[in-house]
Amino acid sequence: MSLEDEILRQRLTRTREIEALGFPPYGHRFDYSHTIPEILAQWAETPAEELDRQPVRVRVAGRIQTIRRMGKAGFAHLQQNGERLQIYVRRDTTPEADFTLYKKLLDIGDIIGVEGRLFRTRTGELSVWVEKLYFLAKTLLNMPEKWHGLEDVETRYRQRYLDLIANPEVRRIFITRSRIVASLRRQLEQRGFIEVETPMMQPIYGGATARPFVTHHNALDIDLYLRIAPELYLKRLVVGGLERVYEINRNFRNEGISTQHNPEFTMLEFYQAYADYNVLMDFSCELLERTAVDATGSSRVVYQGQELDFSRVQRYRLREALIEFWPGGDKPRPENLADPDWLNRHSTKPTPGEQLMEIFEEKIEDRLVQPTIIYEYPVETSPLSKTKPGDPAFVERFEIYAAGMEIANAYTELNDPQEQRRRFEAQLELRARGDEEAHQMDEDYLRAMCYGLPPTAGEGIGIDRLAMVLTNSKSIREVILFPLLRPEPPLGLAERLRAAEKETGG
RNA sequence: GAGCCGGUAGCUCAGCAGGUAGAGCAUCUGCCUUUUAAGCAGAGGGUCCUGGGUUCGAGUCCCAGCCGGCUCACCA
Repeated sequence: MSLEDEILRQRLTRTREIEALGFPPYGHRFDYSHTIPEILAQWAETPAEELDRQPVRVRVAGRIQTIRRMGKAGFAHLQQNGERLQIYVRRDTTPEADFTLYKKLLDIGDIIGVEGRLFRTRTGELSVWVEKLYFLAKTLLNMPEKWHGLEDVETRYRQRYLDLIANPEVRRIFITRSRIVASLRRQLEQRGFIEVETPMMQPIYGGATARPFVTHHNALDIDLYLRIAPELYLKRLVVGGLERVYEINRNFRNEGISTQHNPEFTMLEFYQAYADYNVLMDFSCELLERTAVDATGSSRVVYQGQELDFSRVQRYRLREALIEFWPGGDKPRPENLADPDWLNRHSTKPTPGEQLMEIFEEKIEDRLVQPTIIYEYPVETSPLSKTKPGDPAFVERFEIYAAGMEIANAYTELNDPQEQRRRFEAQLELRARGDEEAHQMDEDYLRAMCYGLPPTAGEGIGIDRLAMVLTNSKSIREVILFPLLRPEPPLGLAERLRAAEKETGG
């Protein structure tokens, strides 16, 4: 018999023995007096004599992390909310059944409750002297090892619950991520933005350049696309008079998976009527600094050994950044950036704007380690942005970079329906030439715009990437609880459970 | 999609000169009333990712495949 099946049988047998002792093997409600972190915080400094003189009674619950049994007494560590508290069980100060439960039937990973008083051991560790035990849930499978935790990356992602139990830093990452989202929501709400939800299944996908996932609705017999961006719906709402809206939700892009890309990822998009991209640049700086402080306690965070300072976000025009951050000696001069010969030497793209962007992405992007705003983008690559007055080759758009990654994209929204129609038509030509990612014509969006979209600025912030930067994570999969993986082959677990139940007389 | 690296006990890993498969933790039995990587004595546990091939003999060498990681390409 394999070890796993042997353990399964042992533990099922124990489950019955626990029941025979008078404990429900899967308990019900347990009202604890404190969480383990609360106990550790509240009595961290209390000396042993004071705990003895004025006993503190507590009821706590947790998962057994370690267990050390001696003949007539023993210790265990309970884990709750990422922290652990030691318990002490003695034969002469615990009911007989409770001691038997502790001595014979508990396994690492079981969830129990205890009642008792706080004391300090000889070595000074704050512990609970147990007077009563409660059994709350049995673990039927072996837990990961206690020193190294769980390191196999695939198992960590597939069985994230084990990762969270075994690796406290993983728990911290997701708590930080939650704080980031909470901070962004709070700040937007404070400024009068309202949160909305727009379709994730869309008949026409738009708002970004990407390949979509396709699905089918049976009753209507239509194909729908999982959204690649919420942008066009959010701007319809601005037309409708919801002048400050935001949405935090998933986008889906049917493209490669990498340390910076997951097929579904979380985006904050917000739109502010009567503003332009300059307003959003200032707002973004405040937003990011505040978020960094709320999530990590500081506006300066360390990412892969480098300190990033969110209190001083630098700003460069795209064309300035090309010169400023150019790697190596052949630094371009301002006039080069408008010179077709120079552009052709450095890029194979067909238009000057696309060439500029390609060169930027290739040479500059990964050098933007400090939080940096890059602004004024070529019109060709920005079909939904408003052009710069007096310079129609460029649009009022900016992106924010940090740790060499794009984490935000924003612009003054194009609100002239005729101009928008022409941009869509240009995209259709690209599509006709085989560019699967070119935007589709969205006539309903055009119709909304024909009713009048106020001057508006909008921005999207990639929550996963921001979380990477603020949690010092090298891979996007470290900040997504369940990143997309190829499905596992069948486990056969149901079969094994059934066999074990039969054999142990269930 | 391409290149590099990896897949051995539940977990973390060793084994490479091709010769019957190992350690620590975990598990089981016994002892132990302040331990904490508890300790001591004993025991069990393996489709060495899969399938072919070379060989008297393959965890080890060769080929193909599967799964994963990293880098690159596309993208946010």
